[in-house]
Parts: sequence; structure tokens; C-alpha cells
Amino acid sequence: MRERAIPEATVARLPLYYRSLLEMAEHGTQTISSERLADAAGVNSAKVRKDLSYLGSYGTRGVGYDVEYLLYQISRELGLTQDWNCVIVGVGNLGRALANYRGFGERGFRVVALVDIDEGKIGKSVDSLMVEDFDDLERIVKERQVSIGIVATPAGAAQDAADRLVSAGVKSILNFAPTVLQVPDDVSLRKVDLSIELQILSFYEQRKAALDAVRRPRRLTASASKSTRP
Amino acid sequence: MRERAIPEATVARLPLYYRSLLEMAEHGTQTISSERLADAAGVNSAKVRKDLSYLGSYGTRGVGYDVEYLLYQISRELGLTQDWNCVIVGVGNLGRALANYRGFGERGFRVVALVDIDEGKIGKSVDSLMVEDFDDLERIVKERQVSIGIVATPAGAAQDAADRLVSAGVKSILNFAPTVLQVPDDVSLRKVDLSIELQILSFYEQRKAALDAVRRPRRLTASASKSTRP
DNA sequence: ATTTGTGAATCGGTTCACAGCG
DNA sequence: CGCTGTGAACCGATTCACAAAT
Repeated sequence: MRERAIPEATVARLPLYYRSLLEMAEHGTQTISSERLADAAGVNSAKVRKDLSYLGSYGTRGVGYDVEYLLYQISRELGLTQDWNCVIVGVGNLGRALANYRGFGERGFRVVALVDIDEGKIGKSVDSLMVEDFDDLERIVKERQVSIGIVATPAGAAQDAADRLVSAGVKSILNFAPTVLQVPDDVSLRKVDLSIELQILSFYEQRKAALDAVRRPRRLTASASKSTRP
Repeated sequence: MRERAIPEATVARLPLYYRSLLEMAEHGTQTISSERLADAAGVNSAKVRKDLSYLGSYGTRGVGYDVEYLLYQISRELGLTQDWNCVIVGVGNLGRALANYRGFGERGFRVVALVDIDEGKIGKSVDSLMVEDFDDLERIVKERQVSIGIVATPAGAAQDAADRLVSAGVKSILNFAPTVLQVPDDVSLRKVDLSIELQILSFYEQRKAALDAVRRPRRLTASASKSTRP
């Protein structure tokens, strides 16, 4: 392997490997096989090997991967060797929880500003950061070199928040608002959507209930349950 | 179309269509084409048509889809015609934010219990719900017919939380803890992982920076910038 | 003996393009 | 004529299976 372009699906799994490897390193593990890394990351070993092969040939046949070395390679690939400054837009329940979230810095993500439109919130402080005026977003992004915008507004305000982030020059947005955002092609957008996740669970839960109903020989009517017991 | 089994990718998009259709209905829109629904949901129209075709032939050629009828069909498919009771395990920053989150009930998801192991939190109330003892989980799940467990504990406690949910009979789990959970095959598991999302953004952000560096003719050295201005 | 790295086969999902129908 | 519904072609990602490396 020695081409550019790592598949999207692989990129999405690298953080998983990274986290597992961090745990290994803490336990003092020196080398790890694709099999054991796969277990830790909750995938299969063929996937691990194929994924890692996109980064280069960092394993040793018959032995496995050196934990420290692989950690370094993945962190370099993911851009975790530097810090990234983030701004949280919208300081409601969720925004506040995110601001307070330790382990945000679980590798170099620093919340350097909180902004909101609500006069009542501006000037108050949350987790040692002062809430600032949404209108100052452009200046804040420039001055503090913000590269990631976190949208934690209500749905109705999210597109506006995104537009302002984009025009301030932010090229990466993480959206927590329950709405579809439109951004230019050169801006990366990821979303975290609680109610969508719940609805997906609901689909499968319902399907299970439906299957159960078919399987079970309707034991609720007295006659039916009697007839099966002669 | 008239087979069972809706593709996973389709299931994951149904909530998106559902939300868009709800907005349409509020605006008083009667019918909608796959093209316009696609725009609202942020996908393309071929995908919309294929996805909806798995549910049945609910459109009218030359016209589009009836908004109300489609809403009903999707909500039935997603199991949104009934309420689902949820328990939140772990009442830290995130658990509290989730408990307070309005629009949780954005279609029938009701938080009926909060549990934690911390004696200091048990008995306190959060958003009109009393925090209860994690040890009572099994009883709570049974008594209140909880079908969805939301894990909002620290990483180290998450597997234990999941194990207890599973042994209490919960078959759907939404994990917010930054760790891989192991659950039996018959349990549905979804995860929401902030730091993974940030790391994915970081990857693409870094890649953009690397590209820029190649494009730009290193204007930081005085000699270089001078030589371009004769 | 063991485990990687990777072509080849396979699978699931997306997109194309148009026949079918209102 | 317009828009849906869907086979067929396509594409990316996963899995298989084994030769290569130590």
C-alpha cells in the first residue's frame, strides 16, 4: 500500500482503534495482533488489517503491531498531534453540558468560546468561560483561530448558526440540532442526532415485538390455551 | 415491492423523512414530490423513491406523495404510533442534559427513570424526576415497562450499566459513553460518540490544511515573497 | 508457527435510466 | 406530460483466503 485517499469508512474507525490502543498502552502492552485490536474495537480482524494497511505497512508478520508506534501513526493521520480550537454556538442545556464535558480534550480539542444570542446569557460564565455575543462570532473565530464549530442551538436557529460559522471561515461543523444543515462543499459536516437514534432503535424494537407476537401461540385467549392442552 | 426486510441504510433515513414531512404538514403542504422531499432531507431523489418503495407503493405517479398518508406509514414502520419508556443510567453532566432535553418526546420517547450509583445523587430530583438507585434497575425496568436504556455513565462504568440493562430485559440501548459495549445479538445497540465525531472532523480539517500548504507558494520567508515582486 | 498485507470474491447500497401509470 | 417505482449498472466497503514475511 502506498496511495493517498483513505476510505471514509476507515477514517470513521481510526478513532476507535486509537482509543483501544491508548488503553493497551496504559496497561503496558507492547505489541498487539489485529485479532486482539479487533476485539477491543468491536470489529473483525480482517477489517483492522485492511484499515491499517491504508496508513502503511506498520505491522510485523508473525508478531503484530507495536502499540506506541501505531498510536503515533494514527494520531498523526487523524491530526491529533496538534490542538484544535472549538466554539460552541448555543448555550442551552446541551451547550452547557458540552462545555462542562471533561474528556472533550480527550486529545487536543479545546473549547475556546461559547456564544449565544440571548442577552440574558451573554456575560454569564459556564465552566470558567464567559458566554459571548453571537454577533461577535466572526471576530472570535479569527482572533482565537477557531477551526471547529459546534452547533447546539434549537433547530430553528441552526442554519443561521452554520451560515455564520461558514462565513467566519470555519471549515468543520458538528451539528447537534435536530435539523438538516446546508453547507458548501468545502466544509465538513457531521451530525449527532439523539431523536434519530431513538427512532432507529424504535424500529428494531417494534420489529422484535412483531416477531414475538407471531412466534407466541396467542396465549391470551382462554380457549386457545386450553385447546393446546388436551 | 412487497417483501419484508428494509435495508439498514433506509431505516436510518426514515427518521429524516419523517421530520421533513412533519414540517411540510405544519406548513399545510398536501402532497410532495420525491425531489422536494429529497431537498428537505438532504439526500437525492432516487434514494427517496427507492427508500419509500420498501414501505410500499404509497406515491401517485405524476403527482407525488400525500404528506399525511406518508407520515402515517413511516410512523407506523418506525414504531412511533406507540410510546417507548426510557431509563437514563448515569446522571452526570450529560445525563442531566438528556433528562432536561425537551423534544425527547419528539414522538413518544418518555424518560420514566434516572438511575445512578452515587449516593449523593440518589433522592435528588432532576427535571421533576427523582434519581433512583442503580441497584433497583431490574425492578424499575419491570414495573415501568422500560424498553430503551440510555447509557450516560463514564466509560469505565458503561459495560456494567449495559450488562444490568440487558439482564433486566432491555433490548435496545443507546450508548453515550466513549467506549465499545458488548451486548448479545438480540439487543440493538446504537452509539453517540462526541470525541469520535471530533476526530473525524480533525482528519478532514488536517487534510485541507495539508492541501493548502502544497498549493500556497510558502509566502512566509521574506526572500520568497520578495522574489515574486520584482 | 504465527500473523500481516492484499488480491479476489462478495455484499450492500447508490445511482442511472426508463417503462409504467395516473 | 410528470413523477413514481424499479430493474440494471455501478461503486465502495467487507470478507475471504492465502502467499509473504519473520
